[in-house]
Amino acid sequence: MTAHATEIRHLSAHEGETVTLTGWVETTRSHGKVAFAVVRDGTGIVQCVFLKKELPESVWEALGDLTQESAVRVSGTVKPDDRAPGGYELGVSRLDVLSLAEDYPIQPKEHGVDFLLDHRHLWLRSSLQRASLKVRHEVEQAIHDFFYENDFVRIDTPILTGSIGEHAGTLFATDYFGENAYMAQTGQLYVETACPAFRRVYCFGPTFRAEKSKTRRHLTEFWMVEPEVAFADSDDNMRLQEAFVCSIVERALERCQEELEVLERDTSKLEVIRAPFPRISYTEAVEILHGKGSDIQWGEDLGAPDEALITEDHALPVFIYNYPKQAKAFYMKENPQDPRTVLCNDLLAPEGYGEIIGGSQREDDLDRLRERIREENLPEEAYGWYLDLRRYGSFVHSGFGLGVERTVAWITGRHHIREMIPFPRLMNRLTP
RNA sequence: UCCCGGGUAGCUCAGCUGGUUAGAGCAUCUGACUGUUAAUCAGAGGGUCGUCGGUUCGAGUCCGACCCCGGGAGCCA
Repeated sequence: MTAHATEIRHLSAHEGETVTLTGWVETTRSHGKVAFAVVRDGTGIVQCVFLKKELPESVWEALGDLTQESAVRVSGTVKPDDRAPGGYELGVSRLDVLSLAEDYPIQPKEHGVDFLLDHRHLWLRSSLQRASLKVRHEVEQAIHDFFYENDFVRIDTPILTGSIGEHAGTLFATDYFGENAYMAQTGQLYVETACPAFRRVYCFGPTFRAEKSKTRRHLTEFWMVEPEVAFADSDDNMRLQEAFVCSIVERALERCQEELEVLERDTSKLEVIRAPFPRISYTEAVEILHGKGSDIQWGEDLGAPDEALITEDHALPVFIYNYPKQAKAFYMKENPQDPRTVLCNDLLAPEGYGEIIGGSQREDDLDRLRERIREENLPEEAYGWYLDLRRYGSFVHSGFGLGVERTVAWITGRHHIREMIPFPRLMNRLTP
């Protein structure tokens, strides 16, 4: 019988046939005359069964020398077996060792985070990491599909910038032919300018924050998706956020059942995510917090413990809207009903995952915006092109930014966002 | 930057009020075993106890400084 080359995910179509697989050895267990090897090929894992009496001596010896993560080609008969993870196993008739691996540092047991991050390039192969990154991939695809289906045009914004985003203190600077360049903190200012060209636009890319944060919610390099919509006010903005977040969660539930199971995610917590989400004004939130014993003063931004107190009462993500002006960025539109506040919102994920979205209606009045830039002591000359947007046909517009890693952490139920990106950049980690 | 916790074998950790030669499990190597799921059993090798200094007859253990890591705060997505 000719061995047919295939992949593990397709094994069910080859029951009883002899097939050839290529992949990496996860574990081996030998019992003298029968031995097992679990092989991963990137599409799944399968247990391979080796019987000494049915194999040439050379194959049996090669098996004995097999090390964890060696690359192999195996041929054998596909048979269903309830004892095997995946439901199928391979009765091996042939084994080619393509590359014998050296002693593999990561064992199938507990390791410390620091050790694992030092070996991130190898850790990616582990099952929980594969599952998380697969969910990330699906979330990213869901993001693109949502905007594509809703007639948004993707605008790729620059990573190297001359002017600045929000706060100069948290920008990474680099040399640009003798001039200072900064790594983008946000694509928002650029994406706003594309609104008059395409009406609905978004950018999606890495952003950089030189914040000395050491928490499970922070990375110095993270991915953010930032839509911007012309003639949309703050309420329209929140409705868009709801629909967007729901579509992402729905997609993960639809396409990542297997991964969420590996991650032991309680998917009932995700199945209830439906619009509309609760909307609580900042002022209401402060009152609620006072009722819960917090001593927050009106005007202060909500801290992480405050956010946790608010979200503990809700199974859905919660909007907190219209924060005090002094707690928010210069480009947010003043609230005509209450000029102490601006038209903006955060979206807090349930189960303690915290802020996954920050959004606002943008200040479209040239003089007001100029005034705010001065109040914040920002260099007005750097914002010339941004101010032009208010000179040539200014318009009501709104947008938001969603943090991909935080969103994936929530969906997967994992506790640290450093595992939600293939190669996390942290305050003290630049390699691998 | 601030507040906690930690640094002992390749990995994960134990090591009491300071006391003889530094402990375990896993991994590695040798051997046994025909159904294992982190297989099991027997044996072997493997240590700059984060670094420097101090106290002491004697320091992994006590003191000081520094380095590194983790958790949290602030800031934010």
